[in-house]
Amino acid sequence: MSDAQPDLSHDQHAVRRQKLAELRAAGTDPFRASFTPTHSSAQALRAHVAGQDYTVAAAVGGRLVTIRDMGKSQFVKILDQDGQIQLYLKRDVVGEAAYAAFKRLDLGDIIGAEGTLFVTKSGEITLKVDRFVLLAKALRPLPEKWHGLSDPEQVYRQRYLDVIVNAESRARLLLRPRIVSHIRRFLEDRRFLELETPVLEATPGGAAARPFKTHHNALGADFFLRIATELRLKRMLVGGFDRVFEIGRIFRNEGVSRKHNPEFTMLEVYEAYSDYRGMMRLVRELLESLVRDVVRPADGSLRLRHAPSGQDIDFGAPWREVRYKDLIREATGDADWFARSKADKIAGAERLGLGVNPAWEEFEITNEIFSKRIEPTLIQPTFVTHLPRELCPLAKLTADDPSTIDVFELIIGGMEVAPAYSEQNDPDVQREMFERQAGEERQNIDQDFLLALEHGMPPAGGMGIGIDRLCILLTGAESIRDVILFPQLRPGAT
RNA sequence: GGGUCGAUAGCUCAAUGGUAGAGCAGCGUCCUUUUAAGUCGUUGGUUCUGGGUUCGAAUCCCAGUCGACCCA
Repeated sequence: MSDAQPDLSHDQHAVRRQKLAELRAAGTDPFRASFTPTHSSAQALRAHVAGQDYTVAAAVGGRLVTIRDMGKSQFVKILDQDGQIQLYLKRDVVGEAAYAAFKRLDLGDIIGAEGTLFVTKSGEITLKVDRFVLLAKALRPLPEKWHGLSDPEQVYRQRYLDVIVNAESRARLLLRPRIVSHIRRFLEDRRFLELETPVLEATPGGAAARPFKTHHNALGADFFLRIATELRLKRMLVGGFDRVFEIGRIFRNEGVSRKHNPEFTMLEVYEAYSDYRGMMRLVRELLESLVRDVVRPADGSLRLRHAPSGQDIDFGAPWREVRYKDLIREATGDADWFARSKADKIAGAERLGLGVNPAWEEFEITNEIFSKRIEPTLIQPTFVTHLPRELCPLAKLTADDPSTIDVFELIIGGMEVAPAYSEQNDPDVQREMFERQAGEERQNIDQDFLLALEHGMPPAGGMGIGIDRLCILLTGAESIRDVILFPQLRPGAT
């Protein structure tokens, strides 16, 4: 009768499955238990009354992330959405059988516990446990407790582990919903309506980008995933919805990089009877309030550390406003840049160390200088205004210089954060701009949008903010992947 | 799409052509106020995959998979 059992003590998955089997054999199924917390961890910590230990009762639930077994008593910590709280178990309190059962728990198990709050010798508010219940058995071990999880692939594919063991990831990814929530409240407080417009579109428009294509079977038609929400929202300006916004998922079938994910989130805001200058005030108030009320720098200022440049970005100081053409003249050292020939511009770009494709249009050569040599240097909040008209067909032409448009591009930390326009509402000019941009591909013009404009769209200011990039800025993240829960990766084995 | 770098125990990392190791986690013991708890002992490997070179490959070469960074 001495069948040698294989030693599975090294196989944590097998050990945990064995523990689960034992529990079930004894008549308890952790996955069928129920438990209702009375407090989150943070609420429980706040509920403790100084000097009155063991008087306030609380029930908390969460994942076991620390176990300190001291023989006949244990200190453990559980993690819930709000954070961690320490639990203290004594054999004398919970009883012999329950204490033995507690010792069978593993890091990662999800439990509920009720008891009373007290302060330990070292000053930590702790729940002295009277009763506990296992609510979910973790069959897989957690990553290492001190170094956390650092393999980037596993961080992205198994984000749930990242946020359990990496406090920085957790804080960063918890900040994003608070940022989005603040934006909604900010806009709703100013009478903006949040609209929802289609993701599937017959004609993708509102931006220059390659779309994803899909097919609707019942309609027998190809559709594209939207590349912007602009043209839909403007239709609603025509409809008399004066202040509208959408926080929407946008899809662009382009490269993946530290600043690009194929799907990302864009805020677009439109305000009738306003213009790009109104959008300046709006975006500045929005960003200042986000820094002040959501990020809350520890020193009470409106300064955020910008690691790549080593500077502090000061949202409280005056924001620079400068014309695009002036920045180009400054960067090239050529006051007559815009009067130069294309050959001169190519030579000028090359003097700045930029390789340019001779097939490019002149404005593209100039814009290469802007995006490679100017934009990265604009760390403090900067409104770059009056961009060349070719860069955006949806904005109003500047009254005294029809080669530019009434727009700004807000640059912060060397990154485009928010473009905004005085929206083009002249249907004839809009049609001409579309046709010039579309060239041979006129079938891509959104005729239905032009029809809407002919019904009359009020003058309006509009603005777009890339939420992901905004989160990069506000959280000090290095990559868009750090502010997206599940960034796009190649399908692969987890 | 191109270039560079990487993949070793559940996790974080060593081992630079010659017996694959450590810390944490796990398993077993001691400990009733711990803070990366401490203590004694101990298990654990398809070295990403497939070829090749070699007496011998985690290590060198080729191809592939996945990832990171840079460039387009």
